[in-house]
Amino acid sequence: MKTKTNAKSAVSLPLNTILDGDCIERMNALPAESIDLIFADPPYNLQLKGDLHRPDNSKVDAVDDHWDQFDSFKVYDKFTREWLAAARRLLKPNGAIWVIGSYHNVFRMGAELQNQGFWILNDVVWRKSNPMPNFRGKRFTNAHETMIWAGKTETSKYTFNYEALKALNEGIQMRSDWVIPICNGGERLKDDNGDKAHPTQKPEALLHRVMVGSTNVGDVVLDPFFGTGTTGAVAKMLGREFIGIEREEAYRKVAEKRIANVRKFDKEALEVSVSKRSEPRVPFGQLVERGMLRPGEELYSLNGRHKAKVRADGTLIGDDIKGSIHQVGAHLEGAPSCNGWTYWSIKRDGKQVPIELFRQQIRAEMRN
Amino acid sequence: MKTKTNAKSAVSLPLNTILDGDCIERMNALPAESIDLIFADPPYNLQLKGDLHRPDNSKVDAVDDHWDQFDSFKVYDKFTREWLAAARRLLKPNGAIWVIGSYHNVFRMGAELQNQGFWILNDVVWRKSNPMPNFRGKRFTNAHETMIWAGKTETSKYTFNYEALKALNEGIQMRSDWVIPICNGGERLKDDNGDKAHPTQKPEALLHRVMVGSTNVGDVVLDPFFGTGTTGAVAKMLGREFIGIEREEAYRKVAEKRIANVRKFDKEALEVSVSKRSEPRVPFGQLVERGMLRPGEELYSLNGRHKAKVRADGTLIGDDIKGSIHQVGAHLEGAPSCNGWTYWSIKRDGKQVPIELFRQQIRAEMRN
DNA sequence: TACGTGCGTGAATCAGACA
DNA sequence: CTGTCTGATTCACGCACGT
Repeated sequence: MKTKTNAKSAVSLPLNTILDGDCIERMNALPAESIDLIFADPPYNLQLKGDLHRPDNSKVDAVDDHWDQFDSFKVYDKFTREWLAAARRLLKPNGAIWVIGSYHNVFRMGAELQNQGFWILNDVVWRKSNPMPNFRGKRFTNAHETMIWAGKTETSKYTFNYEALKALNEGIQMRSDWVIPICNGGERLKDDNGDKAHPTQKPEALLHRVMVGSTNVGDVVLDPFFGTGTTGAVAKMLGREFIGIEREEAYRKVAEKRIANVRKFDKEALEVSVSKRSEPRVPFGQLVERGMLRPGEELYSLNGRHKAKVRADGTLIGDDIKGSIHQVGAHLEGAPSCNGWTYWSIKRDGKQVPIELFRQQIRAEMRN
Repeated sequence: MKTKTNAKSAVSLPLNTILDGDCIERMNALPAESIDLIFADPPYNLQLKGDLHRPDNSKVDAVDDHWDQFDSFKVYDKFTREWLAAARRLLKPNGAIWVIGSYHNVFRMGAELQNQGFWILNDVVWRKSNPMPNFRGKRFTNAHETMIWAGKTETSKYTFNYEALKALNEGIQMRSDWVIPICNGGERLKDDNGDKAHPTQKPEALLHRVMVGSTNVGDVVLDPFFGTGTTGAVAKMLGREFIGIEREEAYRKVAEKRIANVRKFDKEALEVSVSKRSEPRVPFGQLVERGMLRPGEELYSLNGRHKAKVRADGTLIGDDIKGSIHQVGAHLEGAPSCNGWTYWSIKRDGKQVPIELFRQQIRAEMRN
């Protein structure tokens, strides 16, 4: 078993294992601020007539419908409050959580997330391409489920691999509605009788997008309602570490076997497109220091309307303004801000050369 | 003014009028159990901090109206509790309600609906075909809003025109996700300055589907946050009766004028919102997410001369180039462009399988 | 008249490093 | 912690205008 030691508590994490027992107790026994991402698909089996089974297994008294309904919400809210609080304690300050649910429980989860100080980043709709039809014709086909993505706090610097998701979507930024088929066919796990091993197995495609988008390689992902281990399987494929918690032995067994058969993708395949933001910063002054630009040379604006002179300290001087490439550009355009790197060019051999090219040259040298 | 007398209270309803003032007080002054359907688009309680600019430096005209400002969740919850209770009193025993919101407020509304004994029938996702992008690349494009449809009680015999909706959807059962454009163009109401008359005007297509689906001709529809009167306009077109409540005089004036110009049974309005038939775009990344291709697998070019490896984000990596299936294909062929779908194949059981086949498979699923 | 181009804009909880 | 400064970031439409 691979473990990670948490700096704060010096307690090791049971990485890539499935813990048994009650998820709240199990979470409370793990070190605080040790988890990068939590993915949670909690049970929402209330309001189902006939077999009313509460999350805490308490007995439901035979009483009138209204009281019963109110009581079951109360019990469900308590359960939600407790597992979310336990989850929140585990998250690193910059950690985030995904929860998934349907209209039976997702409003209660969303409200409680907000109450506890999580900061909702998006609600994401999983739009099922092959939902179960509504057989009675009394309602709309229930063709989606809702996920909520939230940072631990309002100021958490959550992970969002914008460029990778954009690449997944053929160059267009990823939207909050995802079209993904429900889990069936070969991916759907069966028990020894050939019946489905779990009633609500989530598709790996869903978890793939969640993890590519909101974790990095090596991150620790916790799933407190592990079921048959979709979270663990995808985490392993993608080079993330997982911790699962699952109460039912039958599910744990299926999940263990499933994950053992998963192969991790090649290192090269796991590299994803990265944002320009993660490139090292290059001060404009370096272009002057390195002699790429000479003090006194003139820069021309993108639209050709403005020019400014380079000074020895890497600032510019225009007709009525001195300052950085960004400040001068913003002032000349009357804009709130300006990216000087893409705004200014210089004339070389009669041609306009964007200064951005010089920056890229310096960055290429830095990588060597 | 057309009025209807309520059997129970013998008080007449102010049909097809817009009431001013506070919606809670106004609702409390109307007779109990007199309304068939309520459609409510309350303030979302957006919590916007600073200004937001587009990449071209233009400023986003944010919803910063006073009516959307609340001091805390506690204050917002009290507001929600009170207007929902007032609304519930007005509904006939078999009445129903629709509410619409975003992740800022919809979880709190949904939980309160359940707490008050409303019975949720569906949550319906309005998938915007043309949402505002996420300009900073920090989150998913917020491309949908959520509506909740609920009966007054668990046993309410709510109206659901199954066949009409099926007909609207080309003979296929209507799903819980509706693709409808945001309201702009000629439908978007302007004030005397040519600015939008209301920051959050809803499209008539949305209300059209709501009313066709969950009311009958002659039903009374109440909208306590009437705004510029989309609910009233569509109700009139479809031969339903409406009651609007709106606090802002400017909105009431626009709504009055708008509704006066509406003709009943406008044929054009009945035809909106039927889905367009064009082949949907399939991002190559979906083949990876869905496990049809495995990150690290190799693709082979049409002519067999080149190969490239698939990465987890749906981009390819070749000998000296990374990018989309199209970009890498074009680079390897020295061509200005390349259709990666027809260019690349994969080896399966010793045979070359064009990736185009996988795309066709996904499209077939999407047509369901 | 038909078509192509450019511009405006939409319910948005939209930055991060460094001093 | 606060203030300052760098510099990254957009998709689908409708409409006006020009050829």
